[in-house]
Amino acid sequence: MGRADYDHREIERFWQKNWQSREAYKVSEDPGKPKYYVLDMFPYPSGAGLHVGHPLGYIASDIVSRYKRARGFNVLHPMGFDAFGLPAEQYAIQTGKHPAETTSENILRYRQQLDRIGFAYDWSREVRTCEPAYYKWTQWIFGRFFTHWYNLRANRAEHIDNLIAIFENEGNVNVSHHGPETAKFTASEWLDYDKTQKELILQNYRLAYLAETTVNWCEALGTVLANEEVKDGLSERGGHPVVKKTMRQWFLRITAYADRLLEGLEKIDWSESIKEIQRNWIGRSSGASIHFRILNSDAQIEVFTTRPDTLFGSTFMVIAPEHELIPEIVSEAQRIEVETYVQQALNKTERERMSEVKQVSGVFSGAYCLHPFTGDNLPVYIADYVLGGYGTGAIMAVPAHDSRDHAFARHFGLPIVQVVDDPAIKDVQTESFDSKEGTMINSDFLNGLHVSNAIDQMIKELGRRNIGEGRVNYKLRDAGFGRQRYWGEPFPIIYQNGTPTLIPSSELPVRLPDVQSYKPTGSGASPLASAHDWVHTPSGERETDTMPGWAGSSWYFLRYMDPQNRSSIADPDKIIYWGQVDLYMGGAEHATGHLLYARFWTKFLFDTGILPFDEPFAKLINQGMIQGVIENICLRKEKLNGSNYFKSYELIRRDGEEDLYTKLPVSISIVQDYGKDSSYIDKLGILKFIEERPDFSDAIFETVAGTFNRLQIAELQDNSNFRLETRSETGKMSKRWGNVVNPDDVCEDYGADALRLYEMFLGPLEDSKPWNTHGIDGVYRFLRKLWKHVIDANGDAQISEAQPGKEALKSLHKCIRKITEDIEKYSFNTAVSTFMICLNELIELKCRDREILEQFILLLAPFAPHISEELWSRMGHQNSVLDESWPEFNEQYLTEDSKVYPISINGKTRAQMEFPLDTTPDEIEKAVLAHETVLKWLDGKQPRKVIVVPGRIVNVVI
RNA sequence: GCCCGGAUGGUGGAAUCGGUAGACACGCAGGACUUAAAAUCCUGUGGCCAUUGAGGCCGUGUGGGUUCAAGUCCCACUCCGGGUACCA
Repeated sequence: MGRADYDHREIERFWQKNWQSREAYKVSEDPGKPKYYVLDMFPYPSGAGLHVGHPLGYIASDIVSRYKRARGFNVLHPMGFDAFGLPAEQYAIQTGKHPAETTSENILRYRQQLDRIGFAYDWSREVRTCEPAYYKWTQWIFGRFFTHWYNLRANRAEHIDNLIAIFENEGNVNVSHHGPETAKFTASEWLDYDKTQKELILQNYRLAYLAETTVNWCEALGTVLANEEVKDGLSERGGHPVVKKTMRQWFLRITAYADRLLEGLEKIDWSESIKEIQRNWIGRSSGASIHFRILNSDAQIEVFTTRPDTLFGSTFMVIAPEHELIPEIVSEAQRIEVETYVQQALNKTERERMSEVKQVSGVFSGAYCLHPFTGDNLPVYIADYVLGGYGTGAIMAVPAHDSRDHAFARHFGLPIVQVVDDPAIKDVQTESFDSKEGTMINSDFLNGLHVSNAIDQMIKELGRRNIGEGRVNYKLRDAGFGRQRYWGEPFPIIYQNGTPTLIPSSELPVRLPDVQSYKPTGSGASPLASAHDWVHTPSGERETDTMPGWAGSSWYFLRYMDPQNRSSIADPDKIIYWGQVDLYMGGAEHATGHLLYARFWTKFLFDTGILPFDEPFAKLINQGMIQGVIENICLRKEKLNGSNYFKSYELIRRDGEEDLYTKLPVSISIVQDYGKDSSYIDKLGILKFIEERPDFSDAIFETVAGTFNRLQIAELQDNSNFRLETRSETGKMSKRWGNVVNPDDVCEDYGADALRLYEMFLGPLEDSKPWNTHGIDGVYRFLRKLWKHVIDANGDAQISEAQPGKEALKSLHKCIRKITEDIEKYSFNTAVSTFMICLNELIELKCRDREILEQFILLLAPFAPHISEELWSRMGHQNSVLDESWPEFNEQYLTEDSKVYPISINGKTRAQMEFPLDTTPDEIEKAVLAHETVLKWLDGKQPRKVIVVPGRIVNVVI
C-alpha cells in the first residue's frame, strides 16, 4: 500500500502535485450553489520571503474555505500580489535591476513557499497589480473618478457630463457639490469660458483633481507620502524625515464620502477596535463656523468651533502659520516678527513639530478682530498649535474652557473669562474646564442654559444674525494620489497646454516606459519625466507622477472574480454572483490605509453602477502577530582589564549582576536549544560568532566550566565543554534580530500539516503570541499518533467494519459538535485541542471503526489536508476528502441519563455524587445530606441552605 | 494625555449562561524499552503544610462589593500591549 511510517515529505509532495494536476481548487460560478468568498490580504512580495508569522491568517482562512466547501458552498479563495511599491524600486536604484524583474523573482519565491503549506487557492485567478492587464483597470477606475463629481443633493457621485449640461443650461447657482466653494456663474458665462477656464472650474468638482497643497514631502525617498504613510514624523518605509511642502498633486475626494464611510461601519462585522480607528481617523465633529470681521480691514476670518456656546468667553483669536490671510492682516510693526515665526514654523520637520507640542509658541499679528456680539477687539495671534489643515485653520480662543488656549493665554498674559459654571470648577485662572457640563454664565442670552442647549441656541442666533452656521467638520483629508516614483501605475492623463485631459479607455493601459535611472530626480519630478519620448506625445505631455501603492489594492478583490476579462474590470454577472467578500483576513496595520480606501472605492463604484453593494468586506478578522524569540548574550557594560567580557546568563542570575550587563542579540542559528530557558551557545557557535564579529575576537567568556579566551575555546577537545547560556526574550521576528523562522524549514522538518496545526494551536487567532519551535512537537506527535492508530506495520489501514460502540460514537460526536462550533467562531486553537482529546479517547477505546475514523479524518481535513487525503485514500477511497461533505452532528449520541454532580460546601467542591437526570431536587438534597463528606462538614449542625441546580451543581451552605 | 484591548501554573493557553479553575499541549521530574542514544510508552507536575487508606489551607494583577456560588458581574486602582496625538 505504501510506507508504514508517517513520511510527511513524501505525502505532502504527492498530494500537492495531485491537487495541482487535477485543478482541485479551481472554481467557477455555479448558480446551483450558494457562494462564499474568502479573501486574504494579498502580500507585498518582499525580497526577504515569508516567515512563520505571515501564513497565520492564510491558514485560518484556508481552514474556513475548506470547511465551507465541505458544507456545500461554492468557495472563491484566491491569492495574488500587491506588486507595485517602494522596496523593489529602492532595490532598483541600488542595483539598476528592473523592479519588474525583482518583483517577479520575489513572487516566484512567495509562490513556492505558499504552495508548500498546501493552501486551497485557485491560482488560475492570481492577480498582480503591476501587470499592464491589471493596472489598465486601475487606470480606468481613476478615469471614473476624474469624470465624476459628488452631488450633495443626491448624496452620490454623478457623471461630470451631467454637471456640464447643468452649467450650460443654468450655470452653477443650483448646484450643491462636495468640494471647494466655487464662484457662482450663469449659463452664458460658462459658455463664454475657454477650455482652460472651464477645466479650472471643473477641478473643483471632479473626484480626482489637481490641487496645490501642503503635502508630506520625504526628501530621502524623493516623494510625497500620504498621511498614513507617515509614522511619528518619519516615513513608514525607511524611517526618513518628512517635511511639509507645497506641491501640485493629484487628489481623490475621499472627504465626499466621510459620512457614508462612517455610517457604513454600522453594517459590517469588523472588530470594534478597527472601526474605532477608522472613526477617529474620519474624525467627525459637529459645531459651528463663525465669521469674525477684522478691525480696519475688509477681511473676515472664519473659525470652526465645537463650542459655540463659549463665544462670550473668547478673548483672542489664533490662526495657523500657513493661513492665507496673514500677509493681508499683519501690521507693519509686527511684520518682521511674524515673517520670522511663520518661516520657522513652516520649516519644521514633522518630527520637530511633534516633539515641541508641549511648548507654547506664537506671535501677535498686530491685527484685531471684532467679537460679533460684544464688539470687543480681540487680538489675532499666529501660532503653530493651530493646524492649517484642520477646520478653517483659525480658532476663537476660549482660555477658560480649552486647555490649549489656556496654556497660550497664560504664556502671553491674555485674559481668561469664565462662561460655564459647574461645581467641579476650582479656578479657571489656574486650570481650564474643558468638559461639556455645566451652566452658562457671563454670556448674555445664554445665561442659565446647560452647555448642550446653549450650543443649539448659539447656532440659531449665529444664523439669525448671518454671521455663522452649524457645521460638521472632519479630520479626514482628501487623499494625495500622486507619487514621484517609477514603480507604480502611470496616470491616464495628458496635459494639453497645461490642461489635464483623460486618455480614452480604448487607449489603456498607459504602460510604464523604460528609463535610464530609477533615482528620484531631486527636483520633485518623477523618474518618468526623463523618458522624453514617452512624455511627449502628439496630443500633449503625459503626467509623470505614478499612483500610490494603495491604488491597485483598493479594488483587487473584484478582479479575482474575473481576472482575465479584457473588456471590463469584471463581468457584471460574475460580480453579482460572487458579491461581497464574506470573510476578509488580514493585519490590523492597514486600518486607516487600505481598509479605508477599499471602502471608499467600493462606495464610488457602487454610485457609478458598477457594483451592487457598497461595502467590500462583510466580515474582517485581524490575525495577530507572531513574535520571535530574541537570543542575547550578556556583555559586561564596562570592559574588564581592557577586554570585552561575556558571562553565562545562569551565572549572572546567580550573582544578581543583571544590571552590570547589556544584552547583545545573536542569530538563533548559533544557539542551541533556542527558545528554551536553558538555551546556550556551544564552542562551535561561539567561534562562529567571533568570526562574524571580529571586534570581539579579544573577548573573555565566563562559563560554569571556567573562563576562556578565543584561543582557549578553540583548543577545547569536546564541543560540550563550553556552554555560554543566553538570555532569551520575546520580540519582533526580523532579520535584524537574526530570529526569523522560515516556514520552509518547518515544513521540511515537521511537515505542512504540523505547521498548519501548530500555528492554529498557538492561541487565539487575533492575539499576538510568541513562536517557539519546540512547541510544534505536540502537534507533530498528534499526527504521528493518528497515523500509527490507522496504519499498521505493513502500511495498510487497519480498519474495523463493525458497528461502532456507544462510547466511540459519543467521543466522535462531541468532536463534530465542537469542531463545527469552533470553526464558525474562528476559535481554531480550541479546535486543535479537541482533535487531540478525541484521538486520545479513541486510542483509549482502541476504536478503529471505519465510521468513526472516516468522519474524524473529514473533520481534520481542513486543518491538515495532506495527511487526511493520504489516510482517506489508504482506507480505500478513490475520491478526495475535498469532495466529501461535512460530518453531521447527531445529538442522540450525547444524551446521558445520569450526571455526576459536584457537591460543594459553601461554594467549594468537596465531593461528587452521581444521580439519574430525572432525580428531583428534593431527592438529591436528601441524598447529599446523607453523604459522608457532607456529614463531616456539617458536624451535627443543620445546613443553612441547600442549593440544587438540576443538571449542574449542588451547594450546601453551612 | 485620550481611545481601545489585556493580566489565569515554569511556558502557550482552556473554562458556552455566574456553577468542579488550570482542558489540550510544551517544559520538567521519575520510570519502562535500549549496550547506548533517538523515537515510543507509562506515571507525576499551581503553591504551601501534611500524608503512607488524610486531608487541609491558599490560589485567576491589587483592593473592595454583589451572590448560595465570581477567572466570569459591579466600583476603584496598578501594570502591560496596541492605536492616536495641539483635530478647536
